[in-house]
Amino acid sequence: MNVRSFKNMSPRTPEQNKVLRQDSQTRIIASALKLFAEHGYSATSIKMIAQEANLAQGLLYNYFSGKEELLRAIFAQSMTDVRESFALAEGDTASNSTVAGVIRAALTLVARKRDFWRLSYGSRMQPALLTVLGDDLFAWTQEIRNTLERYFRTSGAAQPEIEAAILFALIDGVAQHYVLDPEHYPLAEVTETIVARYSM
Amino acid sequence: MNVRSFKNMSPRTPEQNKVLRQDSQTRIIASALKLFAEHGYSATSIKMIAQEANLAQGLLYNYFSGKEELLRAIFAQSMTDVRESFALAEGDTASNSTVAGVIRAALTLVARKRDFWRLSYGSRMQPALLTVLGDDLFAWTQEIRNTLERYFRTSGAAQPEIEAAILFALIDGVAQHYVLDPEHYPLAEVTETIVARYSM
Amino acid sequence: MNVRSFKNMSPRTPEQNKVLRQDSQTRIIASALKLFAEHGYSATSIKMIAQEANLAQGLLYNYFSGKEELLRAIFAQSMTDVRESFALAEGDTASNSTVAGVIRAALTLVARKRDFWRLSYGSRMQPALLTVLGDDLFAWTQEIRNTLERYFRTSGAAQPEIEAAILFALIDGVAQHYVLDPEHYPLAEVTETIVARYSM
Amino acid sequence: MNVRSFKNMSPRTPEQNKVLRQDSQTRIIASALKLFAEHGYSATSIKMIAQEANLAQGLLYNYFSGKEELLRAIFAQSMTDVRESFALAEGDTASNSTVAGVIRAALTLVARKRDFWRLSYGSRMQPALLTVLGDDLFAWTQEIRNTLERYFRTSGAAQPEIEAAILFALIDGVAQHYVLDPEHYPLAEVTETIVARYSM
DNA sequence: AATGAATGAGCCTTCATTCAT
DNA sequence: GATGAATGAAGGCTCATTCAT
Repeated sequence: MNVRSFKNMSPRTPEQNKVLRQDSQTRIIASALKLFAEHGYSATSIKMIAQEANLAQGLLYNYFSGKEELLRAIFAQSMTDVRESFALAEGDTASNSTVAGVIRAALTLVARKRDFWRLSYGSRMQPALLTVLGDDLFAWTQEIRNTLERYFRTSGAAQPEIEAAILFALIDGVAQHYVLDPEHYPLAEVTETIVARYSM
Repeated sequence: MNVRSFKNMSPRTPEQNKVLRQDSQTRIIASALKLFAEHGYSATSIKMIAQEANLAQGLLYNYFSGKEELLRAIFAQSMTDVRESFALAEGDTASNSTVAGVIRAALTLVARKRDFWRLSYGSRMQPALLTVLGDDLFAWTQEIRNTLERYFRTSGAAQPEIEAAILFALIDGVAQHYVLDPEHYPLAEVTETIVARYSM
Repeated sequence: MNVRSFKNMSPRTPEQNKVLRQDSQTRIIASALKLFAEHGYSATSIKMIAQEANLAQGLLYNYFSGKEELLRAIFAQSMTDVRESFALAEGDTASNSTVAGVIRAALTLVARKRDFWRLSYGSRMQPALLTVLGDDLFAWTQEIRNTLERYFRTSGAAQPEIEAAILFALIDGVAQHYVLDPEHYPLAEVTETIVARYSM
Repeated sequence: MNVRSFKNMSPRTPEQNKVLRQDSQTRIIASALKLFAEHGYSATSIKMIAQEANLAQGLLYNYFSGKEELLRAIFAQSMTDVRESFALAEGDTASNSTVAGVIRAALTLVARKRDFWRLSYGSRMQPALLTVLGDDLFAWTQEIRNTLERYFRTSGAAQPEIEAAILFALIDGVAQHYVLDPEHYPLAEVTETIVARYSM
């Protein structure tokens, strides 16, 4: 018996309502992420999202104040997901807590969350969207850069800041190229070659 | 209207017209590029472009069949510019025809044509725009990749394809990070560090 | 918003929606037919139709994919109406199934659906509209011509095709002259005189 | 040596200027009539007319105050032509000054001036155009009706007004059907059959 | 919680007309 | 007399959002 079967049973208990809300909200976010990644934010209409999520257009506004907040919600959730996955990967083994580990973790994540990265890379150059997203995205980027810098600093690199910038650019570049054409990109080889180079 | 105007009521000469047309077209393209880069393609209205270019909305359609063709024109022109600049840079000195030369040329160009790169990077993940642009953008990317691969092949690298992918990703990543925040990005140091690494 | 509205916040029933839709669609078609007949298709703007129908411009597109489809819908509906009325008139009495009956039926119908005939006669010479309407209008005309021809053939006329062409032209001509100035045209006398002539 | 060869010889004599004007004006009217008939008045743009007439858009406004006056000019000229042709046909032989003669003359004229009749029939139901054309078209129609009525009155018909209405409708109907599909319409047979009927 | 009809601002585009030369 | 670049007012249409139920 799935969640939707509550639908026509009323009055509902508060718990059922909570489950319903949860379900609808999840479906909306998932549908929106998929369509945003597929067609781009501005080319995706609320109508399309509602259809994909199998609910009425108006209902969307019960959960999100508008299209923009929906975008924010997607980023908030996805960024949390990514952070968690990262933390997990880092904690995996002690040996992973190295530059090589970071590279592997990052590129593995990209492959696992293509849609989000597509959306993210597609939003990054659009001031209108950056405004909507506020400083979150920028702060996140900074956070990553800082983490990398710390790695290089502790490992005694000569120019930790520059090294961090370079590695960040490299990971970001690979991620984007992969996301642009996942079927043909030699992600594994590229990852291992980079890892090897940074393990010397 | 003064007396002289009765004297020569002949139509503008073809040269005069050409100048007028050239001027309008240039202003339109320049304004559009600026605004597309600043706000993104879809967030930029024809009205905004016309205002920025200081001419009537309708005039735009004397020069371009629509917003999409305007985008295509911008890409066509900018891509030509970039190719020319590249060729020039390569021909500069014999010693430049190396991987190091390519890196320097590419990153110098990015700094000189920020707006275009911003637009380009902003368009790359948007299927709607890719459709508009056709295969040009993809073909161009492929061309760059091939050039890099050739360099590595002639220099006897073990995995020329993978090496090319990595260097391309690195350049692309640096370019994007620079374009995202040109004021603060340490482009010179990053470029030189990369060049040094690839000159060994 | 009164207290009762809290009591039953369930969505409209499908029946309620159907009524709403029916009403809007009917109002749109009626308004469009009226204005198309009054000002012509191309001189009638969507805005005018929406105002006449007392609803928002955008709503029109919930029912018709555009102005052209609206025109098609009007023709489809009106042609169906006319066909039905004709069938009814023909079935009226056995004696009606004669040329005289057809003439009377046709001219009566014109008087009852002036607006549609005005629109129809106004569209007939406009290639742009003919394209929109497709072959429907042409097919319909042919159908009428054939019906008339059959009458003459069964009644043993010497040149059934020519006779049909003549009678068709006559009816069409009278219909148009009537529609052009309904207040002053002596439709009844003209009809009866024609009928008398064809009853000999 | 044709008219256009004056073009680059300046200064021009007043006579040459007059010829030039005449030529341009004629070309404009001819082109406009052709295009109006082919695509309809509103679907024909000034640009199209100028191109067809092989002159600059702006020049058109040296001859006609606008699109509407151009339409008026076409009607004025064509109506004059038709009236003259009619007068000529009537004067042809004494025996032609009968109902039969009128029928033949009218239908012959239609075949000779298809474009104009197409435009005329296409304008008749469009109030916007009728307004532009003023009362001319209506007056003309009335004139024809009166002429026919006079014929029937002098020939001692019982209901001259009704008879005139019927014959007018018939001619008009045939003319329209012919104009709608000139290639296939059996104009000759139809004309002769009608003439025969009215010669009894 | 849910529905979907309705709204209206804003977009891209067309085109009659004007204007400087 | 002639040119064609430039103008700007509409027009058709889309779509995020609201509202009654």
